[in-house]
Amino acid sequence: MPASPRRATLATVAASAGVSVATVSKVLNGRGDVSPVTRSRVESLLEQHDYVALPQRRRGDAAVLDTIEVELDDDLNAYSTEIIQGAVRAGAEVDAAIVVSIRTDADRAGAWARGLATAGRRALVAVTSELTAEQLTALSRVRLPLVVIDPLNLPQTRGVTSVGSTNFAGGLAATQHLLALGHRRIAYLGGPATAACNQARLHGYRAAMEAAGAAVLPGYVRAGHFHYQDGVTGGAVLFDLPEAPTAIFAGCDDIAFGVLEAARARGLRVPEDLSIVGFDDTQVARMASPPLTTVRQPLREMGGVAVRTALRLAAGERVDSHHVELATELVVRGSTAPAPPEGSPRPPLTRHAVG
Amino acid sequence: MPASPRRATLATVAASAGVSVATVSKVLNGRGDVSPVTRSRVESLLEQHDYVALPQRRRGDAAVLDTIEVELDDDLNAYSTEIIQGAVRAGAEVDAAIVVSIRTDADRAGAWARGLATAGRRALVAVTSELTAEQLTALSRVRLPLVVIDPLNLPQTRGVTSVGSTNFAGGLAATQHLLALGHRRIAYLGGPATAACNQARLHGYRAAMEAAGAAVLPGYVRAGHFHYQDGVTGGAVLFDLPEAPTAIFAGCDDIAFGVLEAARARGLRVPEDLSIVGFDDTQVARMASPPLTTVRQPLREMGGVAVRTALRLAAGERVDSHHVELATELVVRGSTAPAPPEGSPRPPLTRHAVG
DNA sequence: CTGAAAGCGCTTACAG
DNA sequence: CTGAAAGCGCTTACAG
Repeated sequence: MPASPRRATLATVAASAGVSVATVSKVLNGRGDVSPVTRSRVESLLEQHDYVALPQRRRGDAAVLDTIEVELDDDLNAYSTEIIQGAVRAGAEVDAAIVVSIRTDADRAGAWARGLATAGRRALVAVTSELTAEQLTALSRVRLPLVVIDPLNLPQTRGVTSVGSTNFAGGLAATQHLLALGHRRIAYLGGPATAACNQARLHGYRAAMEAAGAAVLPGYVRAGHFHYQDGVTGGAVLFDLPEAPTAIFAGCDDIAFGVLEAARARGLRVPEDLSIVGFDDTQVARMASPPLTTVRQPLREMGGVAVRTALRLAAGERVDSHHVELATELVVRGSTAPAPPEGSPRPPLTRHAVG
Repeated sequence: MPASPRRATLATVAASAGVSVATVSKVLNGRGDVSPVTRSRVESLLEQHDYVALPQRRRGDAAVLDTIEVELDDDLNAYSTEIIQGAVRAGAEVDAAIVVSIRTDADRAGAWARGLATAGRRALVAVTSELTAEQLTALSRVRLPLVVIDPLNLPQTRGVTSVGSTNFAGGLAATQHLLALGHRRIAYLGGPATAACNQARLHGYRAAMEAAGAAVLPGYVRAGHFHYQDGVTGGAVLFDLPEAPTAIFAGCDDIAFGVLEAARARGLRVPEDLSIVGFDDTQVARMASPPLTTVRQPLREMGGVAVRTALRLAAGERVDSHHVELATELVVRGSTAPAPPEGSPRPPLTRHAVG
């Protein structure tokens, strides 16, 4: 390792190649008007000198290396991990870098947006976030395109491009699956009552129940925060109902995990005594015991679509649809089974009581 | 939204403020020699014009916005998610951006390193990766500092800064915990035999067994790939041993999840019939049924330390120790219990056979 | 404090 | 093909 000389510049390389700075610049930018001989000599000198360009400046409006900021509204979890994974893969395909950040509300909208632009971001992908009108304005002032993944409320979506999945169809499919297995007492343990995705799943559930003539008994629909603990607590409450459900449709996989644990604590066997369906199909769903039947959201694809759309917006292209919905799909694994026969004996209170 | 005029430059702002470009530049760079009145006028004009600086060039060697690249050797998983989380949080504290990427071996080392430098990265954090001598050379030629998290083999570590955790102590603690519960037939289901972290955990296990005079029976130590499937498969093999273990120490949480599933498939109850200890304490460990006893690796802290160290190296500071090890810690949850009494009846073959 | 001037690293018509 | 020259957006001594 040689002692640190100054970083090589175009002038350095030009001198050692015996050409002008202009010529080196042309080689660097892949222009056609350089002889092959000169080009290859300059290229090898560039390499020998470990030439590193200044952080790329734009020519016109195009950047040499695109950078997209993916902003989360909270700590990373299994859900956002899948989205990031998809974004990173999609970025790699088009040579765009993905910056991951977690939203802090400290900054004023103007400074926040200008900061993103100054840092050279080409676009912003916001996951699950609620952007204020101020923030939207600030972004548009610095010409930063925005794509929202799974927007919290759809009305906000006016003028904002967003990516989601077919939550209603997913809720419908999950519930129909349970109905087809003979369940009638099916409960829904969901996320925030105000979140658009949760409402759509809930409506899917209600639609399926209604179509099948199955009653949604009092207490069968509960809201939460899409957290594991909601499943533990909510599951326990449901088990205590006079007419306890034989199946639970959870608004996300984390909730389903909580229900699994609530069932275990109560000595209920899954799927023999209780069927559970999750939502998302994050990596852990297949690692549950039993492996979780769940509604797959194509989260990686959603991350990828968001990045590609953001890049197209940044390039000034018009995007024809302002809300893309990717298809959900029911994945049947081991946590669902036919309903226990009506009037079958209630399961023992705790497993330990059995042994 | 006004029709897109050209982006504001220093000259634009200077003209509208009635000062020279030099003065605007000084305001932008927070220099002291500007009168408060001028400064605030210029600042407000800068804002009015939505001035966005060119992608920051370096002054001397310092960049205005630091960017660290965190490179993974594979798709995101629960383990790397925790590290990224820690890196993003640590970056936010010092106003550094975190780019997440997944290594592809397509690029030649030189082009790869130069690409990182050209993109303006200040340092590279490599997770679990094995860097070739060529890549190390290429990085040093473009003066890109490197920090490796959980390096695959320690010898490589010569001249490379790395961050890990006390794997030996963790393996020891996990095994001692099981021994203290009365287990003697304890197996180890690990990761790649060549991985340094796996070796350390294995040695911790062996040390504890030896100290307690407990025999490591033939077939009790298995290697794998730190994957869920290794737990499913390896668990099944262990259960078939003439002297099946009463406890399994898994090399990571994913393997432990696999063992949990193998046990369920075999009708073994956890922790009554079989105790399981994992390693990592990723977010899902507490979501297992039963919640997983595991050795906590401070993955977020490791990500944070790596970022801070990388930044210090980039700033030209000397780092006194070239391998930092953070402490692991045993977290006892529900997947471990006292060993079943010696000679207790073997559990039924499958749970379904019971019902 | 302020700004004219020199300079930096780079790109781009344009003349040869 | 090549390069002198003009230009761009910015920073930094330095003179006032």
